[in-house]
Amino acid sequence: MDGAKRGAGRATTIVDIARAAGVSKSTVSLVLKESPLVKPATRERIMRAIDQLGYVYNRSAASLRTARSSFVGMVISDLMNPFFTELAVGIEDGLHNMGFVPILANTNEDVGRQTKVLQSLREHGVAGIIMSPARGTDVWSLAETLPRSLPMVLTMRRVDGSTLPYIGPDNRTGSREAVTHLINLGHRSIAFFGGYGTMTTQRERISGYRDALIAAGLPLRDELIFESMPTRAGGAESLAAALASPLKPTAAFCYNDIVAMGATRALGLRGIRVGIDFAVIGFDDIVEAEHNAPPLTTVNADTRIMGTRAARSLLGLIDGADPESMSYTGTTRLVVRESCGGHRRETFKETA
Amino acid sequence: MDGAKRGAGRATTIVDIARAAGVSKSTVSLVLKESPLVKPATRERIMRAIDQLGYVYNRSAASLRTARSSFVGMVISDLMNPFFTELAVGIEDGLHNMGFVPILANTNEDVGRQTKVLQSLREHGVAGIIMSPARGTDVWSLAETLPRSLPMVLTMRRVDGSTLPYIGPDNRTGSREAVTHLINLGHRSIAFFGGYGTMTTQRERISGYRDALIAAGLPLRDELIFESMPTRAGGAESLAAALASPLKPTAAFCYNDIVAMGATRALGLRGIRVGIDFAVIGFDDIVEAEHNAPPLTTVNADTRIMGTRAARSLLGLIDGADPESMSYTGTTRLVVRESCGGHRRETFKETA
DNA sequence: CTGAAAGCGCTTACAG
DNA sequence: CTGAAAGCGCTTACAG
Repeated sequence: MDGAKRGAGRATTIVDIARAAGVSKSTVSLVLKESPLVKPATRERIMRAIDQLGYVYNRSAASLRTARSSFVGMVISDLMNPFFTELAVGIEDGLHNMGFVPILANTNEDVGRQTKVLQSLREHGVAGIIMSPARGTDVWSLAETLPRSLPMVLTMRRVDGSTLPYIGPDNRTGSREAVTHLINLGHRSIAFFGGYGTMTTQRERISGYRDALIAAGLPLRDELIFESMPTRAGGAESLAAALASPLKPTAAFCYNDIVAMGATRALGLRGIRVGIDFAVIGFDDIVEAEHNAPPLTTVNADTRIMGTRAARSLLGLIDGADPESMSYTGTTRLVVRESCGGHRRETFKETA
Repeated sequence: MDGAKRGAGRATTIVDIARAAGVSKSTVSLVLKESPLVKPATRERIMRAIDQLGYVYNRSAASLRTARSSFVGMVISDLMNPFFTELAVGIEDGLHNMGFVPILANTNEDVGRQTKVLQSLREHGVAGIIMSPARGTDVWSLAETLPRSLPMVLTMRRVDGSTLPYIGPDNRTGSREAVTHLINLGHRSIAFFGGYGTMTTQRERISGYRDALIAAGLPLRDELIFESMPTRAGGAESLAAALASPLKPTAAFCYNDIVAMGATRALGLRGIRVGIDFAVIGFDDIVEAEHNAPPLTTVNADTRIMGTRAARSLLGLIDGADPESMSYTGTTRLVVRESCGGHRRETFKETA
């Protein structure tokens, strides 16, 4: 059902080249790992044989022997979401540079599939796993499918109660700054669009939203929070609900960019001018944000970099570093474009 | 530099569970592959031991022995492009369903990196490779890095002179239909935007463009072809050049959707109404196309399905099917939205 | 500086 | 129906 012969007829191995070079396979192995122990002359002879016979190193055999794997599982919750694509590109790049190769799994937000995938990854002997957990992942199921000994880091989404290292942006601060910007622009009734309270990320972003309101002495009203799927359709839905609301919000801070894009488009369809009649801000700064109509004001989270940071943390874990020290919270930056109305210069901030 | 111990202290193996169940490891191996040879009672005993000891199958060891791998290389030329993301999702899904796992490599259109990646994939013993070749890939470099015996299929982009199976959409027919639609709408000076003649895909799409013009008795003018990078920026650039052209095109058929989106936005920035003053059509029908402002008329190529077809073809190759029969040309469908002006019903077509 | 030997965790004939 | 033996392609002490 699965598989193919390595080469056509018997791939050439270390002993073939040993024979050709007139040495033992131990010596060949030594030159493969560039050991200084072997005399230059023999080294040359062996290298030549390798070229001539077209030898290709069998990393799996080596892994079996050393119990060291160069595979890393990269489990992405929704690869179709441009945000996660950017994350995946960052991870792939980081892993590649460190000599690891990623086995990709797209769980599509399905916890069942995630469980299967995690098991498969173990069977394939990955050295570790980087995962953006599917919605609904809980500590118990994680603990059940994974031994404590398998290095793993979580990205972009936390799992309540988990002590695994987490790599993600400073959601709370980023959100606070975005909402503060809206307040400074004169908005008093500001809605929050998208996501559900079951997502840790949404809760963090709402905390930031509240921080800003409180700091400005504005009331906190749960009726201004319009939950929906974190998609374009969700954004359109939240927008419709908000327009029907008695609180008459004049601006919305969105769970993420695609929600904001959905809202922005729904606004346009109703002839409401984005950035003039209604302000919207997103989160993530995916590449499309800048090409939205109108260009989206959003919180840049340096997603790609975050991906390579996640790769680095996993490597740290694999090398035995203390898990506590492998978490990383990325700095965030408000990128002001047109969807919020006020054309100000970018604001920078540093994280604690 | 790379790697970690499999488990913490000596992972449990087939012999551990053999000992626990009081049988030989051969018997354990038999139950693992669900052989009917072993008596239900012993089977039960063994299963229980597996559960209790928390045994996890070591697929790599099995691969070494059987010379059968469940890894497949998935080499993507530009994962940041939503089009290729959709393709990757389709491939991942197809592979997953067939019991294979994809090793992801994003070459970022870099032929040098592609060569390295291909070599690494060989060392990791993949059963085959699915690749969307980086721009500039030629048969020679391919032949040099890969033995004929390694199953491989090309997707979305051909490599001149290569006889490897190719899975992609019917570019020529899809393009012809799109341009015919423009002609039916009354356009007489129709430009082609984006891509370069060095890309086989662009050449195929231009052939379709020409087919339509010829069929309508319209002149073929090279000055109406505005090449540029296949990106949003490229689209904007082609648009600028077109507007400055003495041929005054009133419509453009674009190399792909992101080129069309770039053109569309550049048009908007100049106050030229898309779909009214100037018509544009894209190619691919990425998910964003429908959310563009205005929604993009484009050629749907069923990218995801194409990805799973590619997976299926590779599997065929691995199972020894005739390469000639493993190519697949996907059917194409014009999706009329607003960017082209004429709001007609969708047109369907079947491929030869 | 190089070789002989054992072993990583499986599978696969081959006996019984 | 089950066990003993050999072997997949490497690496790693251990001698010499």
